Amino acid sequence: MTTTNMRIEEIIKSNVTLSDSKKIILNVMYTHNVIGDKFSEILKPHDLSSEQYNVLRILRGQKGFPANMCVIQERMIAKNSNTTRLIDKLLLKDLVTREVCPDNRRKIEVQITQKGLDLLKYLDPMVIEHENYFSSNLNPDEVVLLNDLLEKYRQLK
Amino acid sequence: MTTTNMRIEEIIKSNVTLSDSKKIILNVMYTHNVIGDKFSEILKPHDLSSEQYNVLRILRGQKGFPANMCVIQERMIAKNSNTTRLIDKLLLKDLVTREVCPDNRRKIEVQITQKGLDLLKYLDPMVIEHENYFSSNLNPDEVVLLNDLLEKYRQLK
DNA sequence: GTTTTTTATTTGTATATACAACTATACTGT
DNA sequence: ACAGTATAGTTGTATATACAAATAAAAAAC
Repeated sequence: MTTTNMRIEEIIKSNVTLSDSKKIILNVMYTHNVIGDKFSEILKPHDLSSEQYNVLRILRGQKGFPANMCVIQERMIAKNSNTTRLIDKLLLKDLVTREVCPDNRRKIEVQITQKGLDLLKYLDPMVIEHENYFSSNLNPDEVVLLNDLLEKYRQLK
Repeated sequence: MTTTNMRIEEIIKSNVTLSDSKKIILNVMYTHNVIGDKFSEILKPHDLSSEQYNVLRILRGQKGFPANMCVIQERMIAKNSNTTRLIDKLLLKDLVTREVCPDNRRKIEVQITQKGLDLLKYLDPMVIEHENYFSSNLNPDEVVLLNDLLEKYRQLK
């Protein structure tokens, strides 16, 4: 389990002073882990990984229309994960269906099942609570500011 | 490859407006990926993963003293990774040594080799450049502010 | 001094990530 | 129509992550 309520130097038990630039990187990495750990606790009782959850949410967003592999991949946060094998796992749990697209036999149409929709609906309040859990440490202006700073920070040159 | 220079809604191609709380989570996740992708480019020519690099840096920080598995694990960002198998990979490349601690035969003493130190020294300038690459998008005050906001954000209650 | 508990690490299994190679289908140009 | 190329997805291999079980040594309890 990750530790919080500490500055990043304490967390990695660094005995030297870190540059602010290095601290941002460590803080982003560490915050990512803290968020992920807490989110996994919600999903764990349902044998869902956060990546599997993410795919289900993308499929629900399709509002009844199927999504092919390309569409799923481009909407995922971690673009390089292996969508085929993620869908395999969801299929085994009857949370999605997979069919060859009749118009283009290269494409695969993936759809969320009623069972998948029910699971997401059950999880919704817990997911929203999770989203607000950490951001309630900040006031509304700071929440907006943090988003802006992260977006400005990661611009490529 | 991850995409940048976009707001998080564009990146995940969301057709609905996201709450600012949800946006922070997505922004942290996504920024984590962008940083990691760029860092992997530096390490890739040397067949090092970022986790392997992290272990080497911890060992260099020991300044000649060996570190046992517990110490390494508690200083890593991702605490739950499997240290034994990470060290296995570093051993194969002669970047570390591993010996049973004479005082306590349960413990394992891991040390960085000269080859490991040389590799880190070679990588140092590129690593510093990487750290400054993104933070140069912000002014010095914003850099400090982003660190403060991330640390405040992730406090547990 | 032997049993019990704790500590330190390893091993096993499942999933995820990263990347390259491969297969199959569709499209393009001639 | 056919060759070449592009697109969509799958498979293979290596590494990493997550977690539980196993092993072994040290410390504590009695």
